[in-house]
Amino acid sequence: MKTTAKGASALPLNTILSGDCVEAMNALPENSIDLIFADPPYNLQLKGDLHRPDNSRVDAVDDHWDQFASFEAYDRFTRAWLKAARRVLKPNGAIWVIGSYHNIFRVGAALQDAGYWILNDVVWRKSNPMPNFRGKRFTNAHETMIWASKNEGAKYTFNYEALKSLNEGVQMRSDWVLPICNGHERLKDDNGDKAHPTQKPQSLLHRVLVGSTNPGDVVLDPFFGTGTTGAVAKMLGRDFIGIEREEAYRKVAEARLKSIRKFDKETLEVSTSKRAEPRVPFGQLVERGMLRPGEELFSMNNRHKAKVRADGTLIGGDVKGSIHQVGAALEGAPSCNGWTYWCFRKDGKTIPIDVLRQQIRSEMG
Amino acid sequence: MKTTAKGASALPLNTILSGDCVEAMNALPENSIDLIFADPPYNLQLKGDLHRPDNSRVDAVDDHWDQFASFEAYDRFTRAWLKAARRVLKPNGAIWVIGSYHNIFRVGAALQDAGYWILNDVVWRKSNPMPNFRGKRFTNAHETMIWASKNEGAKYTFNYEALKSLNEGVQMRSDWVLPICNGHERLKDDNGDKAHPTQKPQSLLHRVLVGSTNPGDVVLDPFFGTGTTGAVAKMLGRDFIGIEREEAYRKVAEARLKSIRKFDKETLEVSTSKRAEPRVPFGQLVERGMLRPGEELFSMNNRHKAKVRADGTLIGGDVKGSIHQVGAALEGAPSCNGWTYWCFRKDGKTIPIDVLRQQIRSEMG
DNA sequence: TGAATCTGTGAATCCTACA
DNA sequence: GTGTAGGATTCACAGATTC
Repeated sequence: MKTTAKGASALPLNTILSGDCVEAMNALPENSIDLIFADPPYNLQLKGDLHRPDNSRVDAVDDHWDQFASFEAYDRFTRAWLKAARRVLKPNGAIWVIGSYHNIFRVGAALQDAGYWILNDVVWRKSNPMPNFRGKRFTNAHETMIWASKNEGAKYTFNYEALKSLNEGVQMRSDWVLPICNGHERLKDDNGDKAHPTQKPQSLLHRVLVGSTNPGDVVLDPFFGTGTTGAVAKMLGRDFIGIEREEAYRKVAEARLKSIRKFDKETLEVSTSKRAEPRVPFGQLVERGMLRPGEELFSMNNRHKAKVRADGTLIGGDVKGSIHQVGAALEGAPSCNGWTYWCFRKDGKTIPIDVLRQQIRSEMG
Repeated sequence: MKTTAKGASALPLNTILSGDCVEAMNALPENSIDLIFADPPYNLQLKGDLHRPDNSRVDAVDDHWDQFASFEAYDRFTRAWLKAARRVLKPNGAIWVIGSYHNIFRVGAALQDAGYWILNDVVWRKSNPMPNFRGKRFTNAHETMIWASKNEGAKYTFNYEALKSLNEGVQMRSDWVLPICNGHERLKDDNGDKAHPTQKPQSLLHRVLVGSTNPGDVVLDPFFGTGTTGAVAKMLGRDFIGIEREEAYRKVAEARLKSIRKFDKETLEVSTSKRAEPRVPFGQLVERGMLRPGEELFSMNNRHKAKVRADGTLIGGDVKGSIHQVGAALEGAPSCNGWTYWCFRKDGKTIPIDVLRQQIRSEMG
């Protein structure tokens, strides 16, 4: 075990501590940690089973460690670990906490109440989230991270240029598009099932650690799970301390960490991969007022016309549907690219709607 | 002024009320509003009408006195208006609140504490945010909205198909990419300066109102500002009630609303789901002679078959029951949509029975 | 061997009309 | 109110299988 040179208060670097995270943190020396990354239980309050349209059952997060009796109980838990975390943090240290709408508002308020100073909230936009199967809500396509310093005015670490390079030379924004953790990166248990229900992708931690720590910094994760924080910290030449109650997770994490080498090149590539050209739904032209509901569109060949509706569909004759569907129906064709088929009139001129799409794309950078 | 027909408790539809939003909401009848959209201030320097904290708090940590005082004052303000808002909301009504990391965590926790049930948090991802000039943090490129029903289990409005249409046929996600309000949409005062510091884009309200209200619904905005909510509500054929303290904003909003026209009815119709279509009992297909008793049906995957009985039930193997029950039993599935599961044969072709249901529905007009 | 197709799955507060 | 049963509902990938 590598430790610091402070004798009795030496840090148990690059190890996984067992037990309750509050007790474990209270056993660490104060003002000793550079960064905390915390992925606490979300307190999902799931009722019955959920099935996909193909009748397969969703493997939900129903683990005992995510069960709390009430919001009050969750708040007590949150305030306790945030207090212990703040004690061990160096004056210029910082914390990241990730959560969903079930818990993140309570966590954010508790952070502020405990004296932390929020620097940003950062949205992880999932490129491949699980859909909403029953069509009753929006696809839950993101999670929220809060980045906060120990105090207002603290000199926290922020590697602006490194993040800018990660983002192709443009300054990093508060919304990050990254895929969820699956494929070979997803750890499996002996039965071939997922080893942990909520394993985070390494790309997420890569960006967090590159952005808010320096090599040699000590990173603490009080909800270590299968050790993504430790794995990325090791790759990037940071020291880590993990705390995890469940022995099964600790064992998986230990094995994982043994196989990790510093500066794993593959991971760097994953975290910097580009995304494809953004899809622009026709509905955005309506929402943005570029086309008004009720406005008429004309086909390229000028043989057909259709009216725009408030939900971004068209109505032409007795056909309703997307710009593609209505175009295809009117032409009697199996398919139709509505973007190049339909035009609108402005100042006597006929302009393809694709021009508007280009405009939106250029704004999106 | 258009009002409802309830005499003394008539709603002041399509008007802007002046004064404090809590008092104004308390003067409205309870259970009368379909949707609330709120863009509360997140400036923590609240005015003198908010109480100072009790002395017992002050001795905690000197440096945090202001901070704690501000958060507490903001919480009192938030809980007061959320309570008044909840009283006027119909049992199946819903609320949207927008904010940034300065206030949204406190608002979210207060919503949950007040008994609202969070349905989604939605991220407005700004396509053209202001950059971070000092390079000390991430570009603050998003704001967060919380969508909540009045109670757990309430039957809130969600126009799933309309939103899906707006998004080019793919279900709408919890992250919305929309530009900030500028250009000619941005209202200016007499000096040519922006009339309101945080005017929201109409595109944002368009999506909110298309998604979570129906034509004729009453939308309340307790922090009306320059009236974006009212403007979009009017265009979309919804009624609105605005509340705004500042006379300058009210005047700008009044002028703005006068110039707005409602879209025509045809374009306000949105795509609806199958759930909204009339139910057709399978027995009708038998009664009408579209299927004969004794005729054989085949499962979609061609692995099972069943016989139609005179009472509109099926018998397949030793299983008797509805088209759904028999399908579920044969597949060993928890449930089955018999309409899309079973096919009949005609002239050598295999045709889903759902085609017959469509036929009946179209005859029903 | 490569292309096309099929199958599985991910932090989810996921139905509702009618008797 | 509660219980029963009809029947509506999915996107992006990765990996396996088939042609």
